[in-house]
Amino acid sequence: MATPFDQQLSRRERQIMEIVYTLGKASVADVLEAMDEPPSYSAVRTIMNLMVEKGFLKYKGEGKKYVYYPAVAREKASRSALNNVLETFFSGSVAQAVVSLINQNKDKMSAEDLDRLSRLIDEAKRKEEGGRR
Amino acid sequence: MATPFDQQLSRRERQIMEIVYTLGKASVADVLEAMDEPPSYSAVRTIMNLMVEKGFLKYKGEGKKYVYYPAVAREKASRSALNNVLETFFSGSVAQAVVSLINQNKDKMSAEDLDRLSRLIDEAKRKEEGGRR
DNA sequence: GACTTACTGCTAAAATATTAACAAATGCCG
DNA sequence: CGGCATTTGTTAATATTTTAGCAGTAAGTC
Repeated sequence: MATPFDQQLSRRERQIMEIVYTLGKASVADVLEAMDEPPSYSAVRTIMNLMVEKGFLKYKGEGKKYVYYPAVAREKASRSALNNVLETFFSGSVAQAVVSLINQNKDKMSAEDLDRLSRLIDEAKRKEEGGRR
Repeated sequence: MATPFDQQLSRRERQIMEIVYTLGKASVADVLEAMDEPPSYSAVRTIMNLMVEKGFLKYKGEGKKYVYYPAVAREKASRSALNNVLETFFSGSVAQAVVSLINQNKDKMSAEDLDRLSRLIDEAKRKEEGGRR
């Protein structure tokens, strides 16, 4: 992954963070269920509460249980995650990363997706040319 | 970040791993220098040696010192890192991630980059249509 | 209302990760 | 060669993370 927190989160914390982001919101039970090799309910709970204290999660009482949310919006976190991967592996070259992404996943992309990308790129090109002089 | 290891690496290990990937290869001193809030030389060394044992790094003697390399090729690691971000934040939607990347970084991309992407997309489109029947 | 279930709060132990320190070796420079 | 600077080998202490367990409470069910 790679959130702003990345360097601050422990292993389990990261794992849980990813789950919460993926699910959008999650109770302890949800997280537990989503885990591959889950520890006890207690263990998960402790960590999630710690993360609340540290400011990575928020929670809301909902009925008798707590539902946890990421404290930082998904979009913000995703940006920072992408940028981090970019810097680590692609020396900051967006184009290279995009190429890699597309190459790996050509088959998964729909016609609409591709059109959308085309438009986006055309747009960027126009701006580029405009900016030249 | 997000390598195949991601879930296995501790905080410092991750930090060091990123540095090694970014630099391509690195001595203990290099890593130490690249770190934000570095601990002692000893500390870094211990961790790096552990990572060798665990199979995340390799090293070669070079003069009197060791130079460390990632055990897994950058490209492979990058793929897995990207995919992980994808799954966590974009529900596996490549297109969405690509859009986000491009949007954020329009200005950083050169005309060549954009052309390269266009071609790639056109190619994907042809395949898509071809596959239809 | 008594019983069961699914929670929370809190505490404490166990496992891992992180750090530092000291001794020995290696290479370099005058 | 002799001394300096740098690096490794090894060991041990410290800090953090991760886990489990027990007691108490709210909600639902019969």
